[in-house]
Parts: sequence; C-alpha cells; structure tokens
Amino acid sequence: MTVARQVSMADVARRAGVSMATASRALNNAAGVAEATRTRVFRAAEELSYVVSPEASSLARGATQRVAVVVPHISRWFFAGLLEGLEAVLRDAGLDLLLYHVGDMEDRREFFDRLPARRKVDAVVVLAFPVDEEEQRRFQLMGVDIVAAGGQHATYPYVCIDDEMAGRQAMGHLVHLGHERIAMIAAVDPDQPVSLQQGRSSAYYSSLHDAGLAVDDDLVVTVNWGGPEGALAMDRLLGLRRPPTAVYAHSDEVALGAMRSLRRAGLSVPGDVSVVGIDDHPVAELVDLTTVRQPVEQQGEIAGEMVVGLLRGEVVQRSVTVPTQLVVRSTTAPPRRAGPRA
Amino acid sequence: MTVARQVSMADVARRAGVSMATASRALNNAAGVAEATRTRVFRAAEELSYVVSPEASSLARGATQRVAVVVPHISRWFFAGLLEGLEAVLRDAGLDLLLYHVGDMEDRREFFDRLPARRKVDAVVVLAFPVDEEEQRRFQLMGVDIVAAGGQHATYPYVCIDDEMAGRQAMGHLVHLGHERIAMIAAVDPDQPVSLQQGRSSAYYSSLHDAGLAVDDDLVVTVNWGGPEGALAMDRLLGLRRPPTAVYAHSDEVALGAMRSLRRAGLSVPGDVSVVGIDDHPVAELVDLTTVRQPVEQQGEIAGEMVVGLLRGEVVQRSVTVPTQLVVRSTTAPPRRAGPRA
DNA sequence: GCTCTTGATGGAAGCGTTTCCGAAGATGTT
DNA sequence: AACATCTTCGGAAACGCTTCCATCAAGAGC
Repeated sequence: MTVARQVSMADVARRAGVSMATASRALNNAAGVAEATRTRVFRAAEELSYVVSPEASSLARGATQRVAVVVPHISRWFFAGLLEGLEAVLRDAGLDLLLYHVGDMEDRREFFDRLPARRKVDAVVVLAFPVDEEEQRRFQLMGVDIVAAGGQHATYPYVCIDDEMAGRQAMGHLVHLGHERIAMIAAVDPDQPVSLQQGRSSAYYSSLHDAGLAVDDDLVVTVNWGGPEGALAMDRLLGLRRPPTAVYAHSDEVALGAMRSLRRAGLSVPGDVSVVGIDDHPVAELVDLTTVRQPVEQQGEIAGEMVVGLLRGEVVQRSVTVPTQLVVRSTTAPPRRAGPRA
Repeated sequence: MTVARQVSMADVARRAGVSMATASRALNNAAGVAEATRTRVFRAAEELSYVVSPEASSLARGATQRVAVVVPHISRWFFAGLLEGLEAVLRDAGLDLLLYHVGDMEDRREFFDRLPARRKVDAVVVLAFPVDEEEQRRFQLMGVDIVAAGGQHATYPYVCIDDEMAGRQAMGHLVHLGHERIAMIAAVDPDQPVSLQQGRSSAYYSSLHDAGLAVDDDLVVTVNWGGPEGALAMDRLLGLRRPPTAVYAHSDEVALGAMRSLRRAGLSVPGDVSVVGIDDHPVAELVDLTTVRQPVEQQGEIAGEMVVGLLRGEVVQRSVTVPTQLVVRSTTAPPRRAGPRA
C-alpha cells in the first residue's frame, strides 16, 4: 500500500503562484482574495487533488469541526433513529460525528475522565441521559457546547417529546374505549441514574384521576426496559385475581413482550385485553400495535440544528418539544362485558 | 461559559522541571526516561489536569487515532448491532469512531469526494457494501487501512456470516418438516449497487434441488428490504392459484411483514403456512418467529479487532466467518395434509 | 498631479506535539 | 586512570495550516 507524499498547501500555493497566506484564504473562501486568484488556487488544488489536513487546520484554528454524540444504547431503535437524524444534519453542516457509547456508570466515568480530552470536539450532544453537576463542570471546563435530546434537561438546550402528553394520549384512548381496569407496565433503564421519562408514569395516574377511576397498585408493574421484561410483567399481571382488561406499556418493545405473554396464555388481543404502547417502533406497524407515535429522526435533526446553531454562535431555542400522535391499530378495543376469562 | 486557558505540555514540563522533549516521552511511556522523572512528570500533569491536544499530537505524529465507519443504514437493527460491537472494541483500544451514513449513490460519491480527506482517520471500516475499483484507488491513495463487515469482500479483510449456509439452515428446516411448496421472499437494498447476500437466494435453489423439489418461479418474489415490502410480497404469494405452505424470508423484518399479511388474510401461522426468517432480530423472540440467528455484535467486535490489528501493523486474517444457528420457535410446523385453504 | 482609501497579497509568528540528534553524566572495562 | 558504552535529557526542527500585520498598487477625491 504505497502512499504518495501528501501534497501540502505549500504545493498548491507554489503551483498557483501565490503565497500560502493567499492560498489559505482562497481555499477557505475568506474575503479579500481577487476572484481570478481564487480560481487559480482552486484549480491548482484540484489538479493536485489537494485536501487540507484537518489536524493542522484544527490546530491552527482552534476548532475541530467535530461533535461527539453520547448514547446509552446504540442499537436500540430510538437511539439509532436519533443518531440517523443527527448525522444527516451534522454532515450537511460539514461536521464530523464522533460516536461514544456510554452504557453504565463505569463507562460514564471513563468517558468524562478520558474523552472530553481537550479539543477533541467542539460540541457534544447527549442522548437521553442526565448530566450531574460534576459532569457539567467538566463540560464547562472543556468549553464545549452541549445539547441534549430525548429527554429534557435543566441546563442545556434540548429537544424531546412531551412524555406526559404521550402517555395521556395512550391512556385517554383506553379510557375512551371504556376500560376501567387498566394496567401500566413501566420501563426503566437500570444503567441510568434516573428515569428521564417520568411523564409516562405520571400520565397514568393523572389520566386515571381525570376519568374518575381508582388506582390499584397491583396494576402497575415496573421492569427494566425490554421485550422479555415486558413479558414478565404481563405474566405478573395475569396472575392477579382480577387481571386488567387493558395494558398501557411505556414502550412498544415492552408492549410486544406483553403481547407474547398474552398469546402464550391463550388470551386474545384485543379480544381479551387491549394493549397500547408508545413510540411507533417500525415493528408496531407490522404487528398492528396501537401506539403513540413520536418522531424520532426529527428529534435527531432538531438536535443537530441546535448544535450547528450553537457552533455558529447563534442563540438557539432553549428547548423544543415535538408533538406525538395516537395511532390506532388493532390491539385495542372496548372491553368485554365480562372481562377476560380469569 | 468561561474557559480556562488550556494548559499545554510546556506548562507540565516547566512544573516538573524538565524539557518538553522529556515530558513528551514520559507522558507517552516512551523508553529512555528515568523512572523518577516519569513519575514527576505524571504528577505535574495530574496536578494541572493536563491532557494532550489530539490535534497537535496527530499533526506531529501523523496518525489520528480515529477510524471511520461507513454504514448504509444507521437505524436498521443489523447495522446498529454491528456498530455497537465495533464501538466497544475500538473504544477499548483508545480509538475514536467517526460515523458516516452513506445511504444512496449520491452520498457515496460525496463521501469519497469529501470525506476521506487526508488524515481524518487511520482506517475505515465499511459495513455491508461493496467498494468499486475507483473507490479502492481512492482508499489506497489516502493510505488508510480498510476492513469490511457484514459482507465478503475481495480486496479487504472482512468478517461475515455464510449466507448460503444460513439460508440452507432455514430451508433445510422447512424441507425437513415436509413442505414442498416453499416460497422465498428475497430482499434487496435499492440503494446498493449489488446485493451482498446472494447466498441467501442461492441457498433456496440449492436446497430445493437437494431435496428433489421443483422450483416454481411464481414462488419467488423479490422486494426491497423492509417489513411493509415483505407484506406486499406475501400478498402476491397469497394471490397465487396454489399458494405456498411455507415461506422463507431473507430477513426477520421481511418475515414479520409476511406474517402481517397472513394474519390479515385470516390465515394462521404456522397452521396454514409456516414462516422462517434470518437474523434473529430481537423482536423475533417476541413474536416467536423461527429464524436463523446470526451474531451481530460479535461481527462488529471482530471487525474492530481486525482494525486494531491492522493499525498495530500486525497481519490479520483475511476473513472470518461467524457461524449461524437455526432457532426453532413457533412459526413453523409440518404442512397441513391439504395445504392452506385457498 | 497628489494624497487617501481600499483591496489584494506576502511574511512570519504561532498552534501543541513528537522526534532526531547531540551533550552529558554515570557506569563499566582494561 | 583512560576510554568505550549506556542511559537520560535538552535543543530545535518539523507537522500543515491560519491569521495578524505590513506592504503595495490602483483607483477615488480634491
């Protein structure tokens, strides 16, 4: 694998018959370069297939043109979707995206220890996790811009959905159908210090309250995020003396798990019990799951725009909340007169 | 957001009472530094909470400690999984990961034009897409190491599964159950020049052949990758005078789509028709889909190890093929004596 | 025709490391 | 005691670019 000697800006300048200063200005489309000169420089660069050394450029300029993205889970649909949106706008803006997976607390410590290495990036966007005070100080110290996505944040600009609202859309649907014994399967991320989606839970209680329905503590079960965990939760609910006629799951993945338990128990959905999720995960459409849609890529894009704005020194909105929307498919129906067979 | 003046290596050197040369050597654990001196330098660095400037370091050293990962789809499970594995080993090796989404041909051109900007990365791993000759030359020109994952590659080291084998495992299962009219829903990526997963198709024909079964062209339908597309394909198959009693889908997502069509048509799975996929997507478990499992994260990890090896100048295996495994769940069963009701 | 702007250009000083090379002590050999 | 060898260390030249500042030429204004 032979590598031609890297052609440097000096080569371009020489070929174009100008000084390096001028070559640099021309190449960067900076002001104060005669049009003819600029063209000449560009041609020379073209001919030598020259491309600037980002290292040198960053070093001299003091900005890296890179932004770090910190995610707790890479392959979970929600995060992958955010990432996709984010990448698109960052790329359009000529920014490179450094990906960091920060799963558990250990990773987190390491990340804050090692990585925010000075000047590695100009900004970082943290996806769906809170940043404690000490960590905020670190960020501040390294002087990077921060934006958060997928969860609201006190200190930094953020984009997210209104979880409470999303939850109420799901619950409202169930209530509206006439359900009175509604269960909630709440999902939490074991590796995160706190849940960012409190709203999803509180929506349950407020909806019940608004509908004049009593809350039965047996009907809410909290599990770690994930399909199999959702199934476990459903098993528990099915073991109740009076099982629910409907279940509200914090996410589609959890809902899917619940449906599996239902299926294996020989119960029909929505005949015996209705199920509603949140997210509108691509598979929701494939299994005809009623859910509340949240625009995922769009959130990523907005976060991206915030970063770009910040980097340009513009003032950006402190927060934007994107709307969610109930999508009724076929896992929900009015309750049986006599509830599911117990 | 006030930023303290960046402390440089000169500060550290001064504080430790040594020259920059020595400080640099000490910090890099290079040979030829007295133990006492090294300790002193480290302490000074610690006290000043010094961290090297990656830009300057790269510039001087000529290596970036960064690797680019090029993916055709970020949020598709398979790629996200690869990414997850890859990120983990790259991170352990102290390498940063630059993410590039190269969806269609347009992106691709842009990528090769702009991004391989000299020195942005030390290596690139391309996920599941072929690299044409011109593009190979570009790579060579920029002198980076390349590894491929999720598809075999003629020129670069790669890691992948044996698609033919995976397909045969799926088909073999169907044949073994006694099916004789087996359909195939082949999935292709419209944005990619060629399908990297030819083996999945050829397995169909060879399995049929081995079983002494005739091929009926009506039974194979090719669609773009995706659940909804799978559903369409199934609709077409159901329209046949003699529909299949089993379908082999190129992926779980496609299989899921097919199942939706089946369900909507009032057909039961596996009662009326059996369905088998490939991948063992997390939801496969939740819908009890029979499938062929491929270790996704592991492939990412292996690709990562290859990169790390290459960067260390070691010789790495030209290719590694990870094993797949049939996972029988409940979407497959022997055919009805009289085929599905038409 | 002669200053005054204004616009285009070049010189050169950084940016923060790494690393080649030589200097100096320290150690070991006869 | 003189000399060769090692080890440890400092000086200084890259690395490839950006940008401040000065210079210079050419129109503008009188």
